[in-house]
Amino acid sequence: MIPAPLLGSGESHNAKLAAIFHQMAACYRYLGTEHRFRVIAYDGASRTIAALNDDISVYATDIASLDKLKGIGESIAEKIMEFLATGKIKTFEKLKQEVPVELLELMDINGFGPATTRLLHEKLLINNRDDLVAAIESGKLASLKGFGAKRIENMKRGLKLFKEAHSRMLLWDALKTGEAILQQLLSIPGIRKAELAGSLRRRKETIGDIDLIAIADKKNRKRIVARFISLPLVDRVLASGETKASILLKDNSVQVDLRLVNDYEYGAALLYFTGSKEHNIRLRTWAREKGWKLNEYGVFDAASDKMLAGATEEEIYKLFGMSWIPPELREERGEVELAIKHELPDLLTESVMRGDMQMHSTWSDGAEDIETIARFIQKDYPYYEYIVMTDHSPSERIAGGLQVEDFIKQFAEIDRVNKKLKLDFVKKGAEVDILSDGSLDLPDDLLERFDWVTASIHSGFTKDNTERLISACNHPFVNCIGHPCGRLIGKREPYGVDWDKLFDAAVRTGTAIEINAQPNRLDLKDDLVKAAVAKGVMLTISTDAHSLDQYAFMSQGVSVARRGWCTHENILNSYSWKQVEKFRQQKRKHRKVES
DNA sequence: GCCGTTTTCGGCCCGACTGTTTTCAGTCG
Repeated sequence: MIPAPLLGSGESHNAKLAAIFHQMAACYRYLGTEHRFRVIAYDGASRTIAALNDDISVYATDIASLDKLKGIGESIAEKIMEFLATGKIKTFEKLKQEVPVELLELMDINGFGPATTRLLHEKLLINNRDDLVAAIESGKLASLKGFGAKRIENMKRGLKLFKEAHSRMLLWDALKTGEAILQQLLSIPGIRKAELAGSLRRRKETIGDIDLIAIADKKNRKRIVARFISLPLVDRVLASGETKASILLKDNSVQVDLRLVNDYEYGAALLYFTGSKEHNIRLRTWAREKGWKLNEYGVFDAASDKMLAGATEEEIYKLFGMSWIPPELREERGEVELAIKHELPDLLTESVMRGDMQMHSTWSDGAEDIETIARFIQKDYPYYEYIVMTDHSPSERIAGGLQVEDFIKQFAEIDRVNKKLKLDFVKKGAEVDILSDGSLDLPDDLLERFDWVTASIHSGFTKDNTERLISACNHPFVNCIGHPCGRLIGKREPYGVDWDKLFDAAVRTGTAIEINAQPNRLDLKDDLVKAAVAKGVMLTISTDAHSLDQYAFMSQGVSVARRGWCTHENILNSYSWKQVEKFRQQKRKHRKVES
């Protein structure tokens, strides 16, 4: 389970405020359908604030500037100002009097909506999860109208699964699971085509459930669904109909949704189930304005119900006068506007990558020696022209950090391997620690000799580390900032960083910023990548591999870059080493002129 | 409560499945 954001020093009000608005939406959801548009509004405001990179107080100079933010109007702007001034929102305090707040979490349990939750409260005086469990145990629930045996059984299961239902998988794990299920689905006779949809197709950093879309003739569907829900990996069947089935997996209680469609509606279904929800709503609204209707079966003329498109996503976007939008961009972050103008970025692809900028060998905490790594990569990644060996510096004692003399020895080993390979393939690098005062833990005369120096923070995770990172940027021999936000997804929140300041410093000093592709890091994260690209920051993608199987992480590093709107031009290691060298020399020259 | 290249008022995405009903409300994605 991924914990709620911790508010460390130097961290923003955003997380707190987003949580409050999310709770307010839940309150209004509980209070009844007459508030349904308020629910949408507060949920929207919550999402907007959670996605901001800067603290909300930056925007909160006055109501009018807050009003410019998407989904924030006069009323919510006032509440933001009130929160910043007093630490409270009166309307929320009042709502908490009206709504049994402990009950709100019940609505997060599968099968519990507002109506059920409210009924339980009013008829059985249930105030929290414990009360509900007691009511079920004592048989009180069965006395209520509308609560049959099946429904109560489902409620019990939902309660049991509550914790797991809240967990999200890392993208890497979800991709593996998803591809395995996809293969099993494709082996069922009658499936003519199938692919993964949902947030997995959009390559979000964490995945809640797995969506599959498949083409199958109507006459085969009953049999296919029956086969699908009885696959060995199925723990429980949540739903199964003519066109749709939902299962829970044995291994990890992950939900998998399958949708069977006709070939002429495949594109519409894929579009719909790929999402995001916000992107879909945007497209549907667009269709509506044109007098059309978009659903998972196609685009239809609203008046005549005549089908206008649906077989492929391409024809639907084309009908809308838009370029086809890559799934990674479908987050309603301006992609629709650019698609209308046919100005979408030409996104980076893995095949243009020319090297990997961070990895570890047996010299520090990696599993293989340098020659083994080099030969493996030349075989499995033939399009790479270089790799940068970046073992740890002395401060990382646990990770077997190298002393100065060790690095000198390693230089000789790299020379030996390159000579054997008859190619200057392995570059001499290091992952240097940024100490708490912003200095580095290796001397300048050694740093100067590396081909590439990545500087990272490995301590002091609760502080604001902006100044520390900027002083690393200011160092003439630092080429890159490694895993810049320092988070471990689901385990450790990012430390505080003023991203505007850091990105400015990176551009000013000619320092690159890393996208670390380790599955639980994905750091820099996608929305910050987008912000960095907008500022003209040069980025790198690194696997930070510690064993041979981890070099494959590059693909999801590329996914993060794509979600951050990167083209080939934004990623330094999609260029030849000559260009990397040029980038590096520019910084040194620039520093010399300055000093 | 938000929003606007038809609108400052009157809209706000849309359909499948379940459980329990005898025609549908609730929930989900």
